[in-house]
Amino acid sequence: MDHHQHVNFNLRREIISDNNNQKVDEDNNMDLKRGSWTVEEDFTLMNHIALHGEGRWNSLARSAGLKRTGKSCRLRWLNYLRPDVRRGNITLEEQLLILELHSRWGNRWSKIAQHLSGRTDNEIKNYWRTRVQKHAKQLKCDVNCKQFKDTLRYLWMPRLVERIQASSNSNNQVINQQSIQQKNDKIISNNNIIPNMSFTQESYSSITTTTASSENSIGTQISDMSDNCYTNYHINQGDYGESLISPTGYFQHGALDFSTADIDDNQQNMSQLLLDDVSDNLWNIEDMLFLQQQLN
DNA sequence: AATGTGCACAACCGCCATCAC
DNA sequence: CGTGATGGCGGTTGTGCACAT
Repeated sequence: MDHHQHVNFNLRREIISDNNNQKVDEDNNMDLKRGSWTVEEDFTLMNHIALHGEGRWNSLARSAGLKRTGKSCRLRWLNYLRPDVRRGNITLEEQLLILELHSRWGNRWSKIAQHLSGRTDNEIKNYWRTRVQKHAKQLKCDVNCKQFKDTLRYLWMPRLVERIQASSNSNNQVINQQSIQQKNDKIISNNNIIPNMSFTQESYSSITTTTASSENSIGTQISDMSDNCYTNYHINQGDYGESLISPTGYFQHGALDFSTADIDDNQQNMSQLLLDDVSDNLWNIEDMLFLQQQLN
């Protein structure tokens, strides 16, 4: 089940599990609710924000009649309901950007998220914890240790660059077959949510299912995402300073020069890491053999 | 089929900074 | 200046699913 199906399933689940989720806030308010948001709560919050705007979340929660804390409303809006929030698979370009920015700023999730259009700090944080830290764990080292940072920089990131370039090449062929009008239509359809609109059951359903249908097509995902992310990357590049290496720059700045890489931990763990990573399609046999040669 | 385990994600918590009063 | 409200942020937890056994 992909993520979008998962989201829609969660929405159905929330309807079913409604009325079973009432918990008591032990501090002061006996009516405060916690846990998963129901579809009805989402409607209420979205409509209230559409009519009155966001901000002053505690009073917003009260005036909207939501039995939630202001913080909970704010989080639900920013991480889930906001029209421009983009969910779904983290693209290759986004992965590369996350790795690069994290190496630069550390766990400054919010700051990193500012450079990934539509992505929330929570999503990036989750990505880091579930995907990246997993590999550090497999290596039995801290995510901040030099060995792991080298692995990211000298193996993972170049591999991402290669895959981005490969998909970009194949993508160009697809794009050349599309008319400009088709591309414009797609852009419009992806951005046609009007801030001051009132939400109905249909529009809500549309928001939560549009990305699912579009991203189920690999071709569509590549043509949409890679374009946008490259654009964002290059636009923002100036903000990062000169030391930030652009995707194609990994090859130009000698980042693949393994003779300078201090990869000194035991070969067993590294090989296992690479084997495990096959599931992520980031590594292949050639990489593993190449790395083993460097380690010998 | 039942159970256990890991993963991905949403949501919450606690701390801190800022701002209005 | 003190204080409470508010919002932002990073860390952590809870939950349901997929998959393995």
